[in-house]
Amino acid sequence: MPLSSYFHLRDAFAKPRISCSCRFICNATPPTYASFHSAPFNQPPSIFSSLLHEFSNTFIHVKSIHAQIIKNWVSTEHFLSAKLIRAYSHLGFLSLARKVFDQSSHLETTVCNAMMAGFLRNHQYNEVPKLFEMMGSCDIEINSFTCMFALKACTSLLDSEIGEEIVRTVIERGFHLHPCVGSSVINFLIKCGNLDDARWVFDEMPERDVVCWNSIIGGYVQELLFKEAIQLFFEMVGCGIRPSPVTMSNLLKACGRSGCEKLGRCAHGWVLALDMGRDVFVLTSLVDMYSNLSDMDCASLVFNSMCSRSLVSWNAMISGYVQNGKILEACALFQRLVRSGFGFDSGTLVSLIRGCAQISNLENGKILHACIIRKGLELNLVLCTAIVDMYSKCGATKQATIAFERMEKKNVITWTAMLVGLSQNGYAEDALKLFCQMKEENVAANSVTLVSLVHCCAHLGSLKKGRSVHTHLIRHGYAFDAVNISALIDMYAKCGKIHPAEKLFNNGFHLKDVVLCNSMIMGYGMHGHGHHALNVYDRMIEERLKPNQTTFVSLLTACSHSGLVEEGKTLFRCMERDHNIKPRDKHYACLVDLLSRAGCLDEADALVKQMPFEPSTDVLEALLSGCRTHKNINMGIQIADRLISLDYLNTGIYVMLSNIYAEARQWETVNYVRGLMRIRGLKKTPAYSLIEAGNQVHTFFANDDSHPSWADIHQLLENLRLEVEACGYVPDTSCVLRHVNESMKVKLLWGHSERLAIAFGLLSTPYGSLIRITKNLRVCVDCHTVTKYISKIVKREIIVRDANRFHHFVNGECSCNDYW
DNA sequence: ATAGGGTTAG
Repeated sequence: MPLSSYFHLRDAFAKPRISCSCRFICNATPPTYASFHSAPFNQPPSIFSSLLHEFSNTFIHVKSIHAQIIKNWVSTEHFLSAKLIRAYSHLGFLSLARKVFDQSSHLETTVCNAMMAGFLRNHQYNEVPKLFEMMGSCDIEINSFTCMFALKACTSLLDSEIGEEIVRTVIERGFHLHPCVGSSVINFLIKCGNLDDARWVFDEMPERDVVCWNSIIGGYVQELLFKEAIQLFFEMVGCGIRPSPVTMSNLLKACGRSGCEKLGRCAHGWVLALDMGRDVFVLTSLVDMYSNLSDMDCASLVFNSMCSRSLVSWNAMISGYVQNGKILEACALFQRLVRSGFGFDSGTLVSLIRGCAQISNLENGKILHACIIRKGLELNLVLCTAIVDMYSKCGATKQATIAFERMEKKNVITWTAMLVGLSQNGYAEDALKLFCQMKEENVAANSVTLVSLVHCCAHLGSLKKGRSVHTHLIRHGYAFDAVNISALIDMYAKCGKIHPAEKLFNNGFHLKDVVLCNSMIMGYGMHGHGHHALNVYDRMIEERLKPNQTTFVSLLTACSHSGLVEEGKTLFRCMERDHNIKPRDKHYACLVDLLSRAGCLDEADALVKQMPFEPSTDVLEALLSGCRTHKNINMGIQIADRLISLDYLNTGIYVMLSNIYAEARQWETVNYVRGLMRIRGLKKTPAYSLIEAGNQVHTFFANDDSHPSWADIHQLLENLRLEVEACGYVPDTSCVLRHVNESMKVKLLWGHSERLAIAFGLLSTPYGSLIRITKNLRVCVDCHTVTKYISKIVKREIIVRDANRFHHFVNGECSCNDYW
């Protein structure tokens, strides 16, 4: 014990403070340090109480007072036990506090409360409910303090069962009317996601101080109900309550997240007026707010003017840069942080990982992953979820899966990250399987999970699963916002159901959301309803809804699928003139596609030549595809050459080029191109078709004999072939681009994946029902013709969605009369 | 005698 402490102690005895607790000492003979040590027996317990009050901040003092208490045989006094417990646990000596508690001969409310508070202070949350139950079974009275402490533990433990029981007791006995207990109840309810009841408690309270307001405002912020949070803030100020730094920090968060720029800047002024200009918490919230408002100049201004910063301040600034796509600035700041010797934590790493994900920098992402393993941070949920997300965004699905499987603990966000990763990397079926696994492990989905599932269903064309997700959304009361509705519109449209998509759109139009409109335009476009797509655009203009560049991509695609050449050209002209949107590469690609599909190859070629920037592979591919369709071999070869020089490893180009040569029957050149592909390690994307039957999605590749019902499928196709031939069908072998004899060509045609899927559909779905096929590439002319015949013979409606559009076959006719 | 609210990251 340092000497100075003795002096401190002696001074305290010499000049006792005039406080209630010291009055005993003042009235008694003035004690000295010596007298303290040789204190006589039979001191009144109140003296120890006062001593503990005065010297509870030094362990050695507490210990010697404790010794004196034992010597004086007064340890049975329960309020002394409580004081000792409190002193020991404040000093972090929980085991000593526990010892006092265990040795208390008479357990009573005060002692138990002190022990509970001790557990809380030392983060031993799971001890608290045990103690609470013990109090119940020993018939020890429970008061408002007991409830408050126990509730706080339940909030940390997310133990809703015991917590709710306590809340009931609190309300029965009216404890919640006290501001401290009330705000604890509010916090607990908010943590359980029960904002409505929290608000009820808040409204019940007769006396609400700033902390109560902070609790309820914080709840609204946490539930992302920013407008309501802001409104409550004004109500609070209206009640004459002065905002605390916590209030301002909540308000700033609400402004930043909801994009209320004006109010946010006002709030900055209030922070200064309220003299909080040096509060690290508040300033960090300001940095965060400006980052969320994408005003990085103001964010860095605040950050650089801070006279002291916490690690969270640094992290907020780094994450702000990442969020706003300024990865270089984020890295520079990280270096500054490391150089300043401040160190960094998992929060810093998360932002950096997110930065890598954003720019698909797998190399640095791996380094960060290694760093996490080396630092033993593998149990950090947020961090590992970010890693899974990073690998997915970099296209490294396998590594993402490994990282995901290695995680011991996972939550909804982890599962969702993996799900989104699979779905966006084209593993929609695996994503749906993962979702089943997630349900088995009783992890409840959130709306992000469900939206990503909707995308999977859309990708697979799985109407059944898509519908079940839709009903799930309705049944569990998820908010139908523009994001949800857009995803559902897209799903229904891709599953060939334009009417439900329309209904969703009409019900959601009041949201005035561009993305929502874009999905509908895209949906109409896919279905060949070009005029309907244009109508949506007209409605947008009427409602003064500003179209964005995606709107025009969707519109031009729609025109292209419906052959609306003039309309497409007009739209292209007006996008810059009327809406100040400069045509980007995508738009050129759409217009070139539109023109070249319509056979205006020269016009398309001229457009490519007068583009203000170098055409991308997308633009040239559109032109190339037109050359193939309209059999312009010379232009096709030229474009293909140019494409290969631009994108050496694009499989599609080689396939298209070899198809052009094949149609010109230049088999040697076909073989040459195929050889090139082989040398360059490129493989043709295998064609496959999907069909949903029962609760399963069945996949068929061309000439696929791996399906269990293969023999039946084969037999049915043979019968169908005889029937369609009897109806006058003649095979068009021009789309078999291999140099084999005619009968082999016919055989190959009957092995096309869509035919296998259709046959399986006929075998496995009830008579008269609709058959829905999804194909990854485009349907060939011959399959198109055959499907028309089949739809007539079997009297079944058949919808085939291919890479480009829908083909709706009814009674020998197709919605798109013209194949292309 | 004992009391409640806050900043970053998936």
